[in-house]
Amino acid sequence: MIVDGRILREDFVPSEVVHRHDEVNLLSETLEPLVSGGRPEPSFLFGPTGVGKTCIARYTLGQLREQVPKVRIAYVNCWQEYTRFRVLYGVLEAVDRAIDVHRTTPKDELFQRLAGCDEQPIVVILDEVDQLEGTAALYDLHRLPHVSLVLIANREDELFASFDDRVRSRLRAGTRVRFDRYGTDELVAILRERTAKALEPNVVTDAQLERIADAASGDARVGIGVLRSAARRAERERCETITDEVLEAAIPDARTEIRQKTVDGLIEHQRVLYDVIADAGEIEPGALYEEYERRVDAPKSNRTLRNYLTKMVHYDLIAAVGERGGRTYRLVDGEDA
DNA sequence: GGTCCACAGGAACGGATGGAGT
DNA sequence: ACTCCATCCGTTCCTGTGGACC
Repeated sequence: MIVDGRILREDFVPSEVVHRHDEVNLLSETLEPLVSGGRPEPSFLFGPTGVGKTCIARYTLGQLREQVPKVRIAYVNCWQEYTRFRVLYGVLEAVDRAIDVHRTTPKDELFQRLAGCDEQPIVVILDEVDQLEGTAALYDLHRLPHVSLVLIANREDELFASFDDRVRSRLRAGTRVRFDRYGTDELVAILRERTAKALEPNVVTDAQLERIADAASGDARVGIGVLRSAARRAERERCETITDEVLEAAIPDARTEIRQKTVDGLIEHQRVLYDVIADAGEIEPGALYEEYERRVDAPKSNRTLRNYLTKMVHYDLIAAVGERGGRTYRLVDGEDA
């Protein structure tokens, strides 16, 4: 059934893009100065999840590298690497200068080291850049003349709101590439492309691809996830083709899989908070703290709980409804707005 | 208006951690 | 083996703010 599983992985970058030609062109135009040894303006890729921002960034830079092989590319996902240290480390790693850097290496030394490797231009892709804590890393990177930035985030206004003035004014000039949700047809085309390479022929019908695209509501990550999970299921059940039953069973899989992965990563106390919120549906802070203390032997201080909660909001597991005063917490519903 | 309460989130502190240098 | 150093995590303390009630 599955011929090449890599193609159904989340981080797979296709050799041809099915849609998004305009976006690719705009991004490569912005990066064009690198061809003649210049420095491009920073570029921004904005759009909701699963619309191909990361994929297009990697694809376009892959193309660029074929033209200008000396360009180094550093991809850093700020979701995981959200401190100044980790971002700088990630970039150093990508240019092979991370040897004997360790936890206790001063951050300024990382910066100096990066400043030192200026014989080749470096393009730094910062994915989920809105998850970065503080703007020190951005400021550092932008200061280096041999570093160009490609920044990926969901919403422009939120991203810029999180910048301090210094960084905001410096990055204002960059090029914006905006991504809209895929239409069902576009998503079907993407899925068909992946299916052709990843699976044996004729194991999935066009109608089924449409069903997947529909269930994924414009999110290619979910769509590909459903396809992957359906193929695995079919294989496990030794089906010749993906049956409709298998497919329907795979749809909830893909949505919960992503969440389950994050929930598993929570430490015990965060997990308790999560469960309390899940049980209550929607809960006020006071009641939440109280119930948490009831369920746990050695409760953490409630300042710590607030740290946990912000972190979980950050992970998109829970949502805080309302700013301040009358705020409640609830789980994030599967469908996003 | 004023006062009080509940809560969010910043700042500063201190202990634990773990690699480096001795 | 031991000290130094920077970071991480949880804590305490504190400030700011919205809502309820007078």
